[in-house]
Amino acid sequence: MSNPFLDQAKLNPMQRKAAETTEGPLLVLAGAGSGKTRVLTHRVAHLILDMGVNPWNILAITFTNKAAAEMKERILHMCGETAADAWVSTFHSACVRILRREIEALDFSKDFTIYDDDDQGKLIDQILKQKQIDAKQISVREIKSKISDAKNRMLTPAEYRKEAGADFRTEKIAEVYSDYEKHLKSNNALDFDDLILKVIELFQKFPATLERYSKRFRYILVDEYQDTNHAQYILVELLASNWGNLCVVGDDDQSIYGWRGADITNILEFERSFPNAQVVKLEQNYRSTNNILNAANAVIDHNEGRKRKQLWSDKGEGDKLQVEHLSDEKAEAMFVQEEINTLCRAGCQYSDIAILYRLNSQSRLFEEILLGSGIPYKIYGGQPFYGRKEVRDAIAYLRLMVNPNDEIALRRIINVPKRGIGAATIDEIQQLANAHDDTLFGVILDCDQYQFSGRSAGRIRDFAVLMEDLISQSILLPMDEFMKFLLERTGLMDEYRKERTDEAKDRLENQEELINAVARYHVDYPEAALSEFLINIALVAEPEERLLAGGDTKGTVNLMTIHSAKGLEFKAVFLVGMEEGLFPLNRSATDEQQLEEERRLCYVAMTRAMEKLYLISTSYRMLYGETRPSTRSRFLAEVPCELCESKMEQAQERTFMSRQKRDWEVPPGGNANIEKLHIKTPLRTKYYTGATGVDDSAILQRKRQYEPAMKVRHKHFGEGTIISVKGNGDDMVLKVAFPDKGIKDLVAIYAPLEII
DNA sequence: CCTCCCAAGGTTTTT
DNA sequence: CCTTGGGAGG
Repeated sequence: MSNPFLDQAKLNPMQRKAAETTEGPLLVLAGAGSGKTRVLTHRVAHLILDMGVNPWNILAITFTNKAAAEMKERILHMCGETAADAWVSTFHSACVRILRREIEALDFSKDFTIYDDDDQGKLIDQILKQKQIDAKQISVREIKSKISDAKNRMLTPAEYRKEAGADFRTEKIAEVYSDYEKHLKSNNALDFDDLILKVIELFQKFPATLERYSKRFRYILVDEYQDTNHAQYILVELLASNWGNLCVVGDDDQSIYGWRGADITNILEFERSFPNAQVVKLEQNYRSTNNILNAANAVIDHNEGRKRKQLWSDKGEGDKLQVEHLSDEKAEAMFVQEEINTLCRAGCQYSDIAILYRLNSQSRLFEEILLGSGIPYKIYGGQPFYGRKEVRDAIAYLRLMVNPNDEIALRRIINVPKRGIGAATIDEIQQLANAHDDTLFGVILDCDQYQFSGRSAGRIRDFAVLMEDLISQSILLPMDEFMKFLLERTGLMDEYRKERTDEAKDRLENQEELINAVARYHVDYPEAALSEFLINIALVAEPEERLLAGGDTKGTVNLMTIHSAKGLEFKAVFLVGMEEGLFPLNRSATDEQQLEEERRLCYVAMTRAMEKLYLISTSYRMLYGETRPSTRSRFLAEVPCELCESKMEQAQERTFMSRQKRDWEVPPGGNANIEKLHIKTPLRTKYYTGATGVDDSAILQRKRQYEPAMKVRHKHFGEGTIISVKGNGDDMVLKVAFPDKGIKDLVAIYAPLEII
């Protein structure tokens, strides 16, 4: 048993104050790496062990499942099993927990479905078609974000419309919003925003319910408070309305989700919203050396609206930041690769290293180069497991079993796998449903009562039989067996079995993994119904096993966007693509607010580093398949020269370009902007030509080796034989024959080819 | 109804 | 560069 008093001795005075100020509103401004999680867990332990608070009266809210799981585990470890009664969960799962108990008061059924981003898009698409609005005029994407905006600001469709005034587009969006809400209701579905909103609505309409919950939660903690949106703020305010013991922890400088509705004013104006609030600043950083901290501080200092903090550390100055400027993104990747080798020769583990970038698309080249050099790596992000098509299709069937009103699920699978029920047939069903005031699913199940045109009658009938079969088995079988039965009976698996490509194999494996996930869930929660499994996966996006496997990064370099790096730390960080237009990103650099968010992003990235921080930019960058000259990021200019290594060094050395020909003209004497910057801050510019031999990437060597009759493997087309090689250098074009895909012309430098 | 081809467009993503 | 969606043709 660990002794909490001993543990508490390890807290610094400010941390201790944050942990022990239990009464009244408290704002803890926790700088990057200041031991925030320690404070949160010790605070809970202090409540339970020192003050004798019943864990049942404690609510701790985080944003991610991972954070919630970690906190829960630490609390259990410190306080023992009794602490299991405390609610430690994400905003969304706390709300679902409440809604599963209370939502019938709002006229939804308990078996409601949660619509994720994809479902929302499908629903909006459907509405646009019904309303004959051209999706080109107003994109689904835009509408989705506008609706979410409106919801976060707690505007009903009617209120949103009023706000729209005479603006035609906004008016249209308001109309779609209104329909969208109607559809959610009739589908018995809630989107993510609704999970929060419906709880607020419940509390506002039924004061007795609010009283039950607000009396229960005597002590409330909210983590990552800078990421809360307006609705979440209101929810917290309601929950804390009885006792007022609300502790929020966050860092306004790390607010990077504004574009998702996070409202930074929540944290900036906490003291105004909760007048007698106390404030504790945690400014001692336990992560980074002072050179890194001072550089990060200097950058973030350029932002206007913020709570001043000055992070410091007792780790000494440490190494200077390494600022590198290279010719292009390929040189950048190769530089990073070499530097990783150097670091590792000096005793660094691969897992101590991270490559951070602004856009996911930047990962591709690093992947290629690292693959060629044999450095193990892991790329974070990408499609989450439950977001994969083959998994979602299977889940849609499950959803339909639980909630027959889920029209999005029905439309998704009615013709998957292909069974000859196309748009025209669905229209016909829709007409009948409208005429008889029934749902689509209702009409299908009662298909014998209706007249269908031509061939569709038989097909609908077959589908109805399939559905009835599934429904009865869903009741009879345990859920894991049902999952297996479903995948077989529907033909979802056969679809991929008969297609013998690598991709189909992957998809089959994912379907098998889904069966495993259901089985594991069934073992863990033998009493749980299918509906609970569905809620669970809607809120987690990744099965537990996969989360763990993903979390085990021993021995791999970590590649991820800066956004996904928040909350993590690495001994060495490569912050790449430090160029205007990329970071800060073009579309974000337009207004001051967005620029400040980009700068916070830069701050987050820099403060991930413990010992070594590389800031890397290039002269030319290919983005979206187009190579363009680039200029160094303004953020680089905000880093004081004396903290950087290369800035102090000699003037640039001019070398030849790494590529001979391009589709744009280099102005005589080079790019004016680059020259200007070079004069201001002399830089060492490195060029990689691939001609220097052994150390260079295998990719470049391979490029030269293509010859006719050679066997190659293509990422998508599989194995093939080179028929001819034309041109050289960047212009080299290969004609390759693939046994089942035919003859392809491939540009050698781009094609994902491997010589075999 | 399905499949193939071409044009357009393309942040960041805890839930 | 890649993915995606809409339109034409089978």
